[in-house]
Amino acid sequence: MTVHEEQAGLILLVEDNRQIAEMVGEFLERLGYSVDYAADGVSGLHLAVSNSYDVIVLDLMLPGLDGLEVCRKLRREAKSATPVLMLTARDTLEDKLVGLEAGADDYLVKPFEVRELEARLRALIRRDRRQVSTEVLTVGDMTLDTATLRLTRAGQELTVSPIGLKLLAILMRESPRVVSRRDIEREIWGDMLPDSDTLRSHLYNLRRVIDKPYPRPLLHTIHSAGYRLADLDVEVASAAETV
Amino acid sequence: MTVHEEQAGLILLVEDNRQIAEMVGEFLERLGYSVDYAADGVSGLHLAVSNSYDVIVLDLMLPGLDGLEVCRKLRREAKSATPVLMLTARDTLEDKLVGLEAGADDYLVKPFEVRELEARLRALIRRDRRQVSTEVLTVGDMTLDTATLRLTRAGQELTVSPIGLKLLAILMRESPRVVSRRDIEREIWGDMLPDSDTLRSHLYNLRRVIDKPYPRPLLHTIHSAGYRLADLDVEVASAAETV
DNA sequence: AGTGCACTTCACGCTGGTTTCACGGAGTCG
DNA sequence: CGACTCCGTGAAACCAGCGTGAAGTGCACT
Repeated sequence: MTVHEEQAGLILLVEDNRQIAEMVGEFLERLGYSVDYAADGVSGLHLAVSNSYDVIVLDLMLPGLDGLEVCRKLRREAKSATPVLMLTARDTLEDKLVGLEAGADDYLVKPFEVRELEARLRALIRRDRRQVSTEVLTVGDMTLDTATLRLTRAGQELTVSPIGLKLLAILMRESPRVVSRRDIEREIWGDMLPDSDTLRSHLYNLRRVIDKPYPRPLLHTIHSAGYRLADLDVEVASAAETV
Repeated sequence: MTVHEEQAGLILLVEDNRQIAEMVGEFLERLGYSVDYAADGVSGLHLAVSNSYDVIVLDLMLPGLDGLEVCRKLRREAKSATPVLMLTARDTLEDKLVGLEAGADDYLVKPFEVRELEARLRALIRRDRRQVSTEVLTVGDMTLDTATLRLTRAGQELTVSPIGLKLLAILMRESPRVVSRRDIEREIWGDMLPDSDTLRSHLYNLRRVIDKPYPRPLLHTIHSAGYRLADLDVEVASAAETV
């Protein structure tokens, strides 16, 4: 329900047909988008690499460097992941496929309605932003993405069993705090806790994966109190700051 | 491809003239539409942003916030693309232009026949749905064009059964994310899920087509969590960049 | 209406990863 | 230096997921 008063988005429009460009540009600006404009592939590519756009609208047929080439260069050479919407006049299947292989995210066949263009642009922007908005837990140099369930430490990907992952997520959420065995057990198993002390095994296995290969351990045992996940040095440093 | 037996449509009617509102509302409801009603611009806008309507019928002249303003705010601030049909009593050219400029999709001059209104609404709803269902999904080197239902990977065209396609579309939309079995099953079958675990068969068949022939699999199983569609190497690469 | 085809659903055995459990060794605190 | 708590490890039990083919179902075409 938070309604930020943010920009609708920053768009790059690359289109040699001045008439179309003007119409589209005006329409989008009226909707609150900021629009940069280029009339040929070379300057379009130049703008694309030097600025950070939310989405790029790219005509397929352009003087000099055509849309496909621009898109390809953008992906391969500039390593840009900016969403690209391709405009194509030719309605052949071939063109669509080629465009998509070049790295375009969507396409629109001319003639099109500006409203439809806007809908597609919004979809692309939304899709792009969604990836950023997932919940990510971080402790020290370790990161857990709760949406994709991918765990990395120091850039390497780690594999942990389901319960191990759940256990880790609990500790990460509580992070600098100490969590008691009881609390962990109740959160993982609820009332049906196992007969024997299996939590320890999981702890052991978890440590083996997330701490063993690294010089600085993150998972610490607090004797007769519980466990804590934290990078000690960082904590000490920030504690010093507060003093 | 949409399985649900959906309603004719959910409509928001914003009209201060009680008599007209009642007549239109009853007429539409008799045709199977669900109709929400607001008598002034402010509450209309409020409803519009908090619900998801198939189309909004907006009177131009309203107490307080008039129709143009509502429409403009809807587009610029709420960034809604919901189709808007404007009702206007004055048949001047200027009003039409201003209305369209504010982001209305169609307009109707009072007095009008309800039958005509219904025809226009239907057209707007149809147009909007087509836009939404038209979407290009890409994961790794695989591309699904939901408009043409063409699926390609590495330039080759693939053939997948209807359910397989739907399954794939779900996974692609959520792409790097893990999707649980439950969620997939509910989205495909709704409440009428099959007795036995047929999802697995579809998964199996899908894999056979989209992954078997290629060296790098896209469809990954996350034990006791669900499934994820993603190109792992690409993800790792982009994760490394952010670090 | 009859037939054929494609898709979906179901049954069943198998594989492999995951969790649990048992037991001895090590660490920590008073 | 005891008593208590926690760690390391491997084997066994368990369960989720896989591969596959056959049976059921609906649709399209004749």
